[in-house]
Amino acid sequence: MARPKSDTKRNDIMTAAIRVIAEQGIGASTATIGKAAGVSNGALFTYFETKAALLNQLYLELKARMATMTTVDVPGANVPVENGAREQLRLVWYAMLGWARERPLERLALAQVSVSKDVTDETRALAAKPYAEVEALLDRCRAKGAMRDASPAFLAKMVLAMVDATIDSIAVEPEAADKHAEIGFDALWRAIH
Amino acid sequence: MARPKSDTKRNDIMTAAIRVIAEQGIGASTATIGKAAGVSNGALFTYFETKAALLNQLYLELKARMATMTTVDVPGANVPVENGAREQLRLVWYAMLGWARERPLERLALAQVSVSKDVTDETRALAAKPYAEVEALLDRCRAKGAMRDASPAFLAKMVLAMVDATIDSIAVEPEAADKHAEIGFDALWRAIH
DNA sequence: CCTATAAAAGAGTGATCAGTCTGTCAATAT
DNA sequence: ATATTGACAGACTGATCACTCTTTTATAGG
Repeated sequence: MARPKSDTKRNDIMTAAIRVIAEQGIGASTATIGKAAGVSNGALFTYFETKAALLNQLYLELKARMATMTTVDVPGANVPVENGAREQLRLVWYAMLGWARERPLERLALAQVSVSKDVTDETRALAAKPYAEVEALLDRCRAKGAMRDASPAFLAKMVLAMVDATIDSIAVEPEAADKHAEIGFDALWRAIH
Repeated sequence: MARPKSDTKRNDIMTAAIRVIAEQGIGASTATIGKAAGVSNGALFTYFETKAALLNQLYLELKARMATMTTVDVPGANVPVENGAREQLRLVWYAMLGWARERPLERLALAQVSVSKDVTDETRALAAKPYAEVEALLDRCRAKGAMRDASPAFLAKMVLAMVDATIDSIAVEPEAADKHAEIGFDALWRAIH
């Protein structure tokens, strides 16, 4: 098969794209991304057919990375609310805060890519798959509460939004990080339970 | 003073920018916006020095429009929570839902412009001013509750996020609009009270 | 080792962009 | 009425863009 594509090079491009897009937004040029990855202008297009394809892949990658840092400890079992769903959700909550703290560039890049018109509905649907467990957990949390008629998408979106708000609060007042994290989680629990 | 600038033309450009950016995102060209406004390429730049300036003005305008539809009925008086803060917040909640329903293009455009790197922190701070009353109301709502230590920015962001989530739910299931609106508001109240 | 194949580099390409320039025309002040 | 000013249209400009093409080079299979 002649010369194979290099997984590390593909990864370099992704990593560079995350940084460059976090800094400059979606408008960043493929040339800039390529240079940041140490890859020629042309080579970038042997790994991604178009810029739109790159953005779609990036979206999937970022969502997947976030999912692996977030869902790893969530058991899929159908634990009743009384017996630990709250604690499970708390784990997810802190995992997401941890992701945002440890991967700030990924978070910024995801915020940019998420609003891109180049990211298709198909891609968005695909990216939601790794969160099936989290959605199931959210479902269990609200099943008997005041939000029993709300949709899973509503809850998922709210969790993300509340994470964002919490992260912002922590950024403004870092010494109160733990307090904000608890306040945020309690608010989430009150809202959805 | 020779020939004065036309307020209606300036407004045409703004309106066109809202539509074009809602459809195409921030990447939309000034030429496209000008054409949609029925204004020549050059004329656009007599009203806005640069594209960045246009985006900043657009952000201010959109935030202001939303504020006027949202804050008009919120009394600034320091009503105690027990005597109607909940009802005041409910008014704001439905006003925001109304804005989102009646001005979908403005909402889409705002979502795009909000993430633009061209919109400065100064602009963002300025745009927050018309919401002082709403923030004060939110402050009163949470003053004695579990979120008494959270920041106003946190609450404001949460309200917007929950409006977004509610709008999305309504879009998916329009026949249950009223139900979703109530569920969303109750969740908000539980979260922040 | 040799050949086939595809990756890689980077110059090249046409399109498009934000912003400028020039000539024209409309509104205002006198 | 006329002179002055600046809005206006739209051609123009240089930069930049996504993407391609050509040549070179690395690697896999025989």
